[in-house]
Amino acid sequence: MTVEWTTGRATAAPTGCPARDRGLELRNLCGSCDGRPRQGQLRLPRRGMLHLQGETADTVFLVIEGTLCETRTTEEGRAQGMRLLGPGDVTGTEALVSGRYQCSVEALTPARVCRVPIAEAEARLATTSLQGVALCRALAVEMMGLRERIMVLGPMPAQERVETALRAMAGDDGEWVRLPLNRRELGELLALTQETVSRCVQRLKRAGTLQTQGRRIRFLARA
Amino acid sequence: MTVEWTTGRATAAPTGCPARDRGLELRNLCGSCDGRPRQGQLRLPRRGMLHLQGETADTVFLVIEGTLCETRTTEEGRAQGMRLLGPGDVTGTEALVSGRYQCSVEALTPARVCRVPIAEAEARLATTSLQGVALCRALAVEMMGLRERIMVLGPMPAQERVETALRAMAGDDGEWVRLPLNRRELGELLALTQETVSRCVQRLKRAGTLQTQGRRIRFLARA
DNA sequence: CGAACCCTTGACCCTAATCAATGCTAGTGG
DNA sequence: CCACTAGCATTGATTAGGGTCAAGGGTTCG
Repeated sequence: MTVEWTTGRATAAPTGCPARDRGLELRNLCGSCDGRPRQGQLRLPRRGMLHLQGETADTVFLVIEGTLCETRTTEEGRAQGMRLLGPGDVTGTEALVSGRYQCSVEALTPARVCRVPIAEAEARLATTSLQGVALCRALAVEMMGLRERIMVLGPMPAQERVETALRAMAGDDGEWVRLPLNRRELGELLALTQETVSRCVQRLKRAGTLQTQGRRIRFLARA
Repeated sequence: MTVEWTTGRATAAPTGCPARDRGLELRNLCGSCDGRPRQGQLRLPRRGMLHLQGETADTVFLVIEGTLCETRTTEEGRAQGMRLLGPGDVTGTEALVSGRYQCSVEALTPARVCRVPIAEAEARLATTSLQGVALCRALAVEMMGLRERIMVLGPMPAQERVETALRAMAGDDGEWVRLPLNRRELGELLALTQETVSRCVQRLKRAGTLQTQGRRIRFLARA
């Protein structure tokens, strides 16, 4: 039952912009945008907030560069990570249907994001039917990602959650990669405490599947 | 932090078709469809499967009537419910980006569903830009629903999960409603065992917030 | 009337949360 | 350069929430 899903990404000719590579050109400027920072693009430092849960939702965002995390906080103040966002991902689509953002989005690494005011996006969708198709595709991909998260949070035990998450963030076997989040944040994403995350990581190390070096990790090819 | 989200539903003039009420007319026939069963519509009996996880994804579905459940099964055979579908909901959107369905969809009550072959949907999206906007809106709503599910599966303890789920399915306080699923299925949706679900329900009864009568339940207005 | 189911309840166990202490870096200012 | 601090990671002891296993009681339907 192991099935490879296609992601719908990188179907068009490469343009240097990961959103355009997915066919998304939600702004009139897109056609002439060469990927360098310019009007409408936003640079976020590490820890910078793209938007906050509950704020007026008037902008859709396209991630150009960096890693961000969608999180949502319960009334009791407990944070739950929704998913990680990377180049080409879309967020803030609540703006299409709701007046408020449902989650907060924080940059885990320095990031570059394209801001698309909702009015501009809707105008473009209304005139350029291909953009509608492209955005639907992108949203369908995001939904698949959310379903994956549900499969992690529902039936998966802690050890497996941690291994899955680390593998998703790591590079090829043997390659060192710096994690963009600490144990607590990893815990928020996986609905575990930082202590449990730490213990699971140690267990992977002891089992010889993983090496760590501060926030850098690498998986070892199984012998 | 209690915020009311609008659902994006029922924005257009009522037509008798919940999908069209959301602005979705993905087939050429839609304009003349009066909601009665006809070409393209599918009737499912209780327990009927709309599609299976892993099958070739070539159709998008619009729920017209009834309640269905998206579920996904792990390699070890454990089922995890994704979400409940009701009139106006869209499912099978993996067809837009992937060759295979990511989940199975089962009818919990007798249901009526509109089948939209992906080729037809794409042709329509490509020619009718307003349909792109409508489908994007619908997908954004579905994403919000999935995020809600993550908030249930992540930080919420069993008791609260069960109460939340039951309240979502129940009618107004004092009104009897027949649940479309049994304890085991409720457990699959909430990532709990049927025993735990049962215990939580009993606890609600003992607390006086709920009455049950076979599969019928009602919440009592708090005094 | 019997046979599937479904639901409930109890006893026990195990995973992960909680509470608490200790080390480890990395940055800051003297 | 060296304390000093603050955040982060690890580890241990204990607890509790929910899973598992098992039995019994209710419905519903042929």
